[in-house]
Amino acid sequence: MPGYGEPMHDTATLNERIWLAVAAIPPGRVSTYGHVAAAAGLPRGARRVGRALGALPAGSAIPWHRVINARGELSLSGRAGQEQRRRLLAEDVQVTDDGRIVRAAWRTTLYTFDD
DNA sequence: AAACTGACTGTTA
DNA sequence: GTAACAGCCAGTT
Repeated sequence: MPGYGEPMHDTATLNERIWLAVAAIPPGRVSTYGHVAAAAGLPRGARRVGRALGALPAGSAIPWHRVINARGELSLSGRAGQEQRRRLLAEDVQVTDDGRIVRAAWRTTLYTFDD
């Protein structure tokens, strides 16, 4: 427990809030780093979302693959990016070879937390 | 302590 | 469509 005078929002706690927001993204939909950040109460925390996801323990049930950047592309590259693409395809989210959500599908798969 | 580094984003040209 | 750049924010050198 944080001692007297400790900030009640340490990094670990913020990471958990971010993870919870990510967990709220329904299967077959995707959201962006920015939207997740806002949902977690961090209006300008997009970069922090990326770091929080990178800090996920291996084998976590958090659907990290549903978080992509504001341009509708996967921000992960290399093997990690391929794995993300694989997982998205597995839930019928259309992703091109170069890691972009198919434009027509992007419209319907984006999850903004408003709905 | 300063510099560097990204799983970021919006603006401008 | 691209590219550059400025903000952004915290972990790592």
